[in-house]
Amino acid sequence: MDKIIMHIDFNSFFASVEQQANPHLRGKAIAVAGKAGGDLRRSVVTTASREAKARGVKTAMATWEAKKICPELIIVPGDPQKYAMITERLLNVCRKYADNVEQFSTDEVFIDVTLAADNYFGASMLALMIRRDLKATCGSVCTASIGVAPNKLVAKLASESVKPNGLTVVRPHEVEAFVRTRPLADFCGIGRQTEKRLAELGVTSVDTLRTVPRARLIELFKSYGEWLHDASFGQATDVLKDDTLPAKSIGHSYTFPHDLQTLPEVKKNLLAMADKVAWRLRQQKMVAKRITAYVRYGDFGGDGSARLLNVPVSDGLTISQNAWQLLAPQLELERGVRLLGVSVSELQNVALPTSLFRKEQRMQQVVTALDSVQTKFGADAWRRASTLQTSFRERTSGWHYDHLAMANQT
DNA sequence: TCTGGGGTCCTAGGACCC
DNA sequence: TCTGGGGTCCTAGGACCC
Repeated sequence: MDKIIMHIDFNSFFASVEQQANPHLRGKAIAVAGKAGGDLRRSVVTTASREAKARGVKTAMATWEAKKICPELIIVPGDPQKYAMITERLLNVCRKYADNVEQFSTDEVFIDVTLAADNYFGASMLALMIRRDLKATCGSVCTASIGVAPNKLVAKLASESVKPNGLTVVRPHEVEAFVRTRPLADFCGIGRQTEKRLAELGVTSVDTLRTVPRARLIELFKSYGEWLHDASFGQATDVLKDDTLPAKSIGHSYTFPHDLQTLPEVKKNLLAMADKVAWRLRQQKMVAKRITAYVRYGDFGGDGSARLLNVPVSDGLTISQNAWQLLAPQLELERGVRLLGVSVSELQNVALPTSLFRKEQRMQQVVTALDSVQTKFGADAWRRASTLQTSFRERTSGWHYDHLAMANQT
């Protein structure tokens, strides 16, 4: 039986949430970039409000560039907790109406409404109800575009085809014709590289893609070629993912206000990031067997490295020590360290075996105690003394932030 | 005064074993 | 002692998404 899949996409999500929270920002060109306390000079726009988009401000644009084309742009630091709260509301609304819900990102969900809607007319009614419900629970500034189709690929194309506040329903017999009208770059799965490669083959539209024999696409793109061929006809075997499954990797990376020049700075920052990773790991009651550390230099070249451990770990010190050992031998300090990243994967949902050694027992007790402090008082409740100087510098160098904080209050 | 931060998935190629 | 081939595991790297 054919499925009925709905894709719901908040419009300008982070920016809308900020405008909802602060009436003074409504109707204005705003951009969410960076985070509170961070240095915005080296940030890019995460989300632009509708008004900012109209002035040409785009996602991933450097903030200084955005400011140049739109001088009145108000830059607001990101507030992940606020967005997570609204995402949770979105999910709760969806769960009321759907058989199955997949959170695709902070501001997008796929829901399977095959049974709940029964048919496409029912699905349209359901979409309108969901939209009304979202408005009531998330605020009137937060609008969503909705697409309904037989699969995820087309549902997402549909929701993207009308913004903001659109509702686009593509019934099975309309799929082929609808897909034909969409630009290749709009397909979730065709990125810049693929678009370029296709263009080199003379393929610049769905129509031209359809003329390339399936076998030829497979020859050129392997299994991805099969997907491309099917996608050009709006066919996909995509199924909703079970989003109750735990994450497969947890990581943090950070671009420094100024490139780091010394080993102690690198080491200290790795530890601070490893602590953040470890904290999230323990929150999810997981341990990691693989540790990855990566660096990006001032000239934008980078290098990463991974390590598989014998014993799963979940404490920041061990993670940072491994990250350091991975990175140190290949570090080229003279290039200036622009970004550092620490990530863990091969996660397991098992409890750490209780250590027999007293020293390690003590360490576990300390970690447990610190976790309870953090649970109670938040992520910044404690810091290792060795990372304190960095945190002080982070706070005091944020002149943009002071400026913005005032902009926020007015 | 360039280019964030959070992820997922796939493939190529080397090492190792039989 | 030399040689070949297949399978599997591991890692690096790249493409994609928001």
